[in-house]
Amino acid sequence: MPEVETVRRGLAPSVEGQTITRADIRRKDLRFPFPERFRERLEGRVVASLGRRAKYLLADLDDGEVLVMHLGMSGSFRVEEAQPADFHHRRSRDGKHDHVVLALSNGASITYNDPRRFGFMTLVPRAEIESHAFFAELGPEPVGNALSAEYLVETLAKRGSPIKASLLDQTIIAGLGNIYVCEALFRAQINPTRKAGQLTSDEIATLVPIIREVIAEAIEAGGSSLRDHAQVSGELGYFQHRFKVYDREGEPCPLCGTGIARITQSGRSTFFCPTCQAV
DNA sequence: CCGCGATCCTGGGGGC
DNA sequence: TGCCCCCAGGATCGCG
Repeated sequence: MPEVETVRRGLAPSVEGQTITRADIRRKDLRFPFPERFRERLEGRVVASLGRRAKYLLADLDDGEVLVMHLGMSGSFRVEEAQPADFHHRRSRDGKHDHVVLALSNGASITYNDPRRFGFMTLVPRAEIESHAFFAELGPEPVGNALSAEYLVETLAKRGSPIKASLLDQTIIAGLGNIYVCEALFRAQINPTRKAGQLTSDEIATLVPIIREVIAEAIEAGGSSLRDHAQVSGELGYFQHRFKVYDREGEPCPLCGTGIARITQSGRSTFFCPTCQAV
């Protein structure tokens, strides 16, 4: 989610208030087929605002539709600002996995690139957003007041799955990804294999502000650039330099020196300190 | 109803 | 150099 918020902040100044003058849709699908008449429904529309819910980007269009976008694992946007006509030949060449290019009335263009094509774009009427399958079951956002300790205590109480899996569940908290769950559990010194329902209220009360803090720090750092993610300018995020455990298998724990462990939970890698996060 | 493994897809890195 | 296997910021589906 910090990566998505970074993309939103990078795109917003270039797209908000602009008309989409041309939509170049270069294939028929990403993860899902593009909607019917996708190009026609985008061209001529004004982007009123660019928002975010969980890991979805939401471009509010002036005809009552919302362009819903998800970056999946490898999606990225880049912005090319307006160039003088005679500088045309210097514009960056099309990348191999550039799937959608939107030209805007201010002369900028935004390009969606996604090698793995786990991302998607679709159009949903504004009035149906809340009830749409993408959004209806989402839990609270991890920053701000939406996520409370009382809520999380109550929600986790019924859970028999490991706390790691529970925090990745978007219906419990909307927007936490693998990196940030690992980092938050480390900071809270909670073992990722413990059953969610067996955490104490005190542990959960400790965890909630830590989740907010990790996410806020990561947004401020422009997200984490491991392989694909970059800001829309092409600059990398730098939160990866602040990882204490994620992607650090075998390296010493910054608190106690024990080697960081990697295990697999629900098919995803979990990194943790076996000493600081002992069961 | 739950929890988990398989799955979609391409590319990068390490071992041999 | 090349091949093969493993791994990846996500989320859904179908199974037991």
